[in-house]
Amino acid sequence: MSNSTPATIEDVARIAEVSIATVSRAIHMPEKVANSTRLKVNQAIAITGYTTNAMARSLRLGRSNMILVVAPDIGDPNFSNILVGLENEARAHGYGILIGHTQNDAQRGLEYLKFFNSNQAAGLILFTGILPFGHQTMTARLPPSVGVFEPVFNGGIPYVGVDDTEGARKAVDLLLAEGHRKIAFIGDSRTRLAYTRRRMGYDAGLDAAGIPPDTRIVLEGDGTIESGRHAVEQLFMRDTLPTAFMCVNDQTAIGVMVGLGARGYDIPRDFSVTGFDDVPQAVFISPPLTTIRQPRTAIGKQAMALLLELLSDGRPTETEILLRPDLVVRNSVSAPSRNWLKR
Amino acid sequence: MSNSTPATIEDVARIAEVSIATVSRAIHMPEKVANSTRLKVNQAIAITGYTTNAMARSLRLGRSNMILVVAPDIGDPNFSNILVGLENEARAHGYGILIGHTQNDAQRGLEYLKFFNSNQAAGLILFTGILPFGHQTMTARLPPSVGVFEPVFNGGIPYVGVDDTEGARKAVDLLLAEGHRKIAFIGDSRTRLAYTRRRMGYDAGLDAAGIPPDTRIVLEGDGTIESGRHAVEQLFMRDTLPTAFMCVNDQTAIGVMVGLGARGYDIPRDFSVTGFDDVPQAVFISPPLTTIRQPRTAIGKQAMALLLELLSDGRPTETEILLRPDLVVRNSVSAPSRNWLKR
DNA sequence: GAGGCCTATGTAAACCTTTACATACATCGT
DNA sequence: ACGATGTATGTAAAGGTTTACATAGGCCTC
Repeated sequence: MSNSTPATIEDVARIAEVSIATVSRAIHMPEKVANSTRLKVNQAIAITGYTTNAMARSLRLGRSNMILVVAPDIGDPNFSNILVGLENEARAHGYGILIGHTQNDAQRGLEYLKFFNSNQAAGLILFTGILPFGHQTMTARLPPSVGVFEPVFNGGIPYVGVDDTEGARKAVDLLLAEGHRKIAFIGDSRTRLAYTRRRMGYDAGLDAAGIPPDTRIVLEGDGTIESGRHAVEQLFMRDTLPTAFMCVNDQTAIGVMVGLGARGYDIPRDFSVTGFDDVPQAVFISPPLTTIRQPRTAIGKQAMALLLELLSDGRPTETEILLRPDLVVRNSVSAPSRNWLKR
Repeated sequence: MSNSTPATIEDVARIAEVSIATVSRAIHMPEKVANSTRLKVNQAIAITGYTTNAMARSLRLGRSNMILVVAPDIGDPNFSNILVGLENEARAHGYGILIGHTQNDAQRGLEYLKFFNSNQAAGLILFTGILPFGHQTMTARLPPSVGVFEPVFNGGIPYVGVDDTEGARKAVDLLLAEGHRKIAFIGDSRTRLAYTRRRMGYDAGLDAAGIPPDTRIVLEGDGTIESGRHAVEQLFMRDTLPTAFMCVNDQTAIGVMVGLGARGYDIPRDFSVTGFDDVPQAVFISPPLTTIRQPRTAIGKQAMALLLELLSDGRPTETEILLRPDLVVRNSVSAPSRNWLKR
C-alpha cells in the first residue's frame, strides 16, 4: 500500500484475477462488465490504492486533461475570481488547470503554442482580448478555445463575459436619473471590443434620453489609472466640463478621481463618477465607487463549461454567453450640483 | 508542416537519416552526438516543427514537468503576485504550473493527493500554512514541496517568505520613534506561524524600548477584516486604550480602521495604525496604510528555484529562506495626540 | 600489425493505458 | 438439437519517448 512505486492497472488485475482490459473497462465503462467482476475489481482498487496514471492515459488517448489559462497579467485584479470559477468547474469534470501569463510578449505566446503541440493541454482559456501568438496566429492550429472577460478580437472564438453594453447602459441610466445631462465617456477604444461595447451602451442611453450626439464628450483611454488622470487634464483644457464621468473601467475611474482630487474637487459633490468591473479596490477608495459588477466567478464557471462542451461535442451550442451585469451603488454619484447645472 | 497530426521523433529521424535514439540524444545530450549529425537533426526538427510529446516523455521518465500550486483561496490578494514569480521561474526551467485551491476542504486536498499518485505533478508549492491533506497527511507519501508566504505548520517542509519578525520589528520601531508607548498588537495567533513570528517582533521591539510586558495589549485574531473590527470593540470595553494599533496584517488593519472610523475617530490624528503585507488595497484606503511590504514576486521566484533544486538534488541547500521586509510609510501613522498622551 | 579502448550510432525494451478484435460461453428460436 | 445472436472477458497492439546494451569503426600503444 505504502509501496515505493504506485500501483498499476496490472497489479489490480492480478489481485482481482482478471485481465487488465477488464479492469480498464470496469473503471471507464462499468455497464460493460458483470456485476460480480466489477465488485472484485473495485476491491482490488481499494486494496492497492490504484490511481490511473494520467500520463499513460493521455498518451494513449492523444489528449490531456489539462486546460491552459493564459492571461496577459496574472496580477490583474479581475483575474483571481474568474480563476476560482474556472478551477472549480474544471476540477469537477476531472480537468486540471494550468496557468500562464504572456506579459503581452509574443515570444511568450509562442512558447504556449509549443505547449499545445506537445499535447500538454486539451483546451485554452484566453483571458486577453487577443490571441497571444503574434503573427503566427493565422497559420497556427489552435486548440479548442474560449475567451473570457474580454471578447477575442482576431478569430471567431466563443466568448463568455458580462453584457458590456447593458452594463454601460445601467451606469448611464443611473447618471441620467440623477439629473446629469453632460456625461463624459472616458476610455473609448477601437481595439478593445469590451470598451467599444461599453461605449455603445453609453450612446444608447443618451440617445434614449434625447441628448444629441454632438454634445457628448468622449475621450479615448486604455483602461489604466494614468489614462483616467490624463483625461481629466484634457477636459480642463476645454471650455465645457461634464457634470459626470462615466469611466470604461474602475482603473480609469480611480485615475479620474485622483485627477479631480488633485484639483481640489470633491466627489460626488462637484462631479459624479462611475466605473465598471467592481474590482476589489472599488469599495476601499474614497469615496467608494459606484460601478458595474462583473459576475466573475460565474463567468469563469460558464466559460469552463463551454470549453468542456466544445471538447466533447466539437461544436459549442452558443458562441457568446453574456451574463447580466449588476449596478452596485456606492458613494461616487449624486445629483449635479447647482453650480455645474448653470453651465 | 501544417500537417494534421504533429510530427514525432520518428519523422525527424527519417528526415535526418538517423535512428530515433540519435534524435533523442541530439536533443537531450548534445555533446554525445557528432557535430555533423546534430546539424542534420536540428534541420530535420526545423523542417517538421517537431516538439517532443510531453505525455510520452513523462510516462517514460516517470515524472512530469508540472508543479502544483495549492492555495486555500486563489482570491487572496497576496496570491497573484507570488504566482507571477512562481510562474516566471518555473517556465524558465521548462516547468508549467498547475493551480488548485482547497477552500480549506480536506476532501479537496485529498483529490490533489490523488493527483500526485497519478503522476501529474512533480512538485508542490504550498500556499497555505498547513498541509491540505487532512488526517491522511501523516501516511501520505509527499512529493517534493516548498511552503511559501506562510511557514508550513505540520511537517518539515522548506519555506520561503518574508522575515516576519524583522518586519514586525520595523513597524513597532516606527511607532516607537513617533513617540507611542501604548501599542496594541492585534491578531495574535498560536496556530499561524507567521503571526506568531510577527508577535515576536512586536515583543522584541517593546523589550528594547524598555516597555514592561505586563503593560502591553495583545489581542487574538484570525487575520480577517472582521477580526480587526472586533478587536476595536473589545478594546473600548477596557479602561486603557492604546495610542497605536499594530496589526498582524493589512486586512486586520482595515478592520481596525473601519471600527475606529465608525466611532468617529480620525486616523492618524487620534490613533495610529500599521498593517503587514502591503496588499493592493493598502494604497487606496483612507488614509493610505503604513505597512510592511511582502516582496511577493521575489518570494515566488525563490520558492520555485528552491523547489526545482529539490527536484534535481533531492536535498535543498537551505530549509528556510527569509526575505527582507520593507517598511512602506503612508499616512496612517503620526505622533500620539496630546489628548491620548495624558491617559 | 594486433589487441584494446574510445566514440558515435543503432536496436529494442520499457513506461501504462485503451481498445479493436478474437474467443468462449450462454441463451433463444425454430 | 442446432445455428444464430448476444454478453463477458481476454489478447495484443499502439501511442512517443528514453536508455541500457550492442555494434562498429577509428585510433593508440606496444
